[in-house]
Amino acid sequence: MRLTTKGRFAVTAMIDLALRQNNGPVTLAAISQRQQISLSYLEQLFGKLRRHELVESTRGPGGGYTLGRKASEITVADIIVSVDEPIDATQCGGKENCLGEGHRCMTHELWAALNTKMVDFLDSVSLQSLVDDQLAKGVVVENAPMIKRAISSAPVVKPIRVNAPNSVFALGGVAFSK
Amino acid sequence: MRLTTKGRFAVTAMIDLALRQNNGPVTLAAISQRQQISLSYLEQLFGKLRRHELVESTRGPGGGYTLGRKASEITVADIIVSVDEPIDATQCGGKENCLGEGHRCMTHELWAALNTKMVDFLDSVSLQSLVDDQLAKGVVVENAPMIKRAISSAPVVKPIRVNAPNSVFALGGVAFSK
DNA sequence: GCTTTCCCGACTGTTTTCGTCGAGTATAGC
DNA sequence: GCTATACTCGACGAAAACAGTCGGGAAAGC
Ligand code: FES
Ligand code: FES
Repeated sequence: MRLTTKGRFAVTAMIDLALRQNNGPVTLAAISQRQQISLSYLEQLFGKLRRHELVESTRGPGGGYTLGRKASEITVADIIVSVDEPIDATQCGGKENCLGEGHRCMTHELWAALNTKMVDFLDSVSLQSLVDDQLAKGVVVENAPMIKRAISSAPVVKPIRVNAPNSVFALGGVAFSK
Repeated sequence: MRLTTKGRFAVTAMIDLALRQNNGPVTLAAISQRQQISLSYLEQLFGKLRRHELVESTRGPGGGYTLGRKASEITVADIIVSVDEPIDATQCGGKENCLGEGHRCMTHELWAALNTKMVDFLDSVSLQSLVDDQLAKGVVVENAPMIKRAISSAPVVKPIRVNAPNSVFALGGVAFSK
């Protein structure tokens, strides 16, 4: 199985999204700032998530992303499979053909079994349960005022696409290098 | 967690070794030929396995490798950890410090749990059980004649270190390219 | 028409992985 | 001793995977 930062970031971003989507669509720029993930990278990730129908998008001002279905019906496995394509631990990729003809190699069953275990587990964890965990831990969700347009006075920091403060390693706070 | 061909090869090689070690030490050259794994690569792998005391080595003619302890007391997790060092699915590597100070990130627990599942499973499979599987499937172990020295006549194919027939992808039979 | 926001594909730099090579050491048998 | 067998070690290099960027575009709202 493949488990990379792509999958980790995707899960983190989805939690962020699930926590806040009641106030309407959430923009990637906002997620980028909160979670310190590069905006460009998020775009890539959410492109895949959308194609797998885990999220829905709304364009234009006030737009952003929303969950494609209820958080309780999205599992971690769904998310990871969406962004990290193959979730398979075997060498042959499930085709049982490491050897010439229909003969699986000595260890095929072992990897297949491992695979099943992992998928089963990740499939047993729903996005909702992760969200609940966060709420239980007292994460504060700024209940955005839903103001369509503030009387533009304060020079709001515009989220620019280039170079998020530098997404080194952090997933939610102070960034620090490897 | 890291799961690469290194780990797969190591497990395959260990099965081969376990199947045949009753006839005395097994050479890497022999394993290399049977399993189509490059000899040089096997040397690297077995170096690590030896440092982790999973195998023991005997030098000189007639030498080779033997299991370091009973097959029933070696688990797949042991093997993989030996060659693929960190068996950890979290970003922080267990130190719980994706964020600044002692704060674990939103997903730490998730990855840690996954990790535990995987290790538990791999730890529950012993080398002995894999060997039994193979025997049950009718794998033929050439019960080598234990002849110390044949009356050298037939030009025995000497296993040379250079270029195993080309270890493309196969783990035990006809090789074929990716 | 202007801004916001998503959308897409191609691209590049780094890291990891896979596998090789060369030189060396211990042991056994003659 | 000499030689052949085998393991031992470290450095090296090509190739693939990964992480992240960039530029241009298209819908939506005002
Ligand atoms: S891993 Fe599936 S046949 Fe070898
Ligand atoms: S993964 Fe451990 S703190 Fe983030």
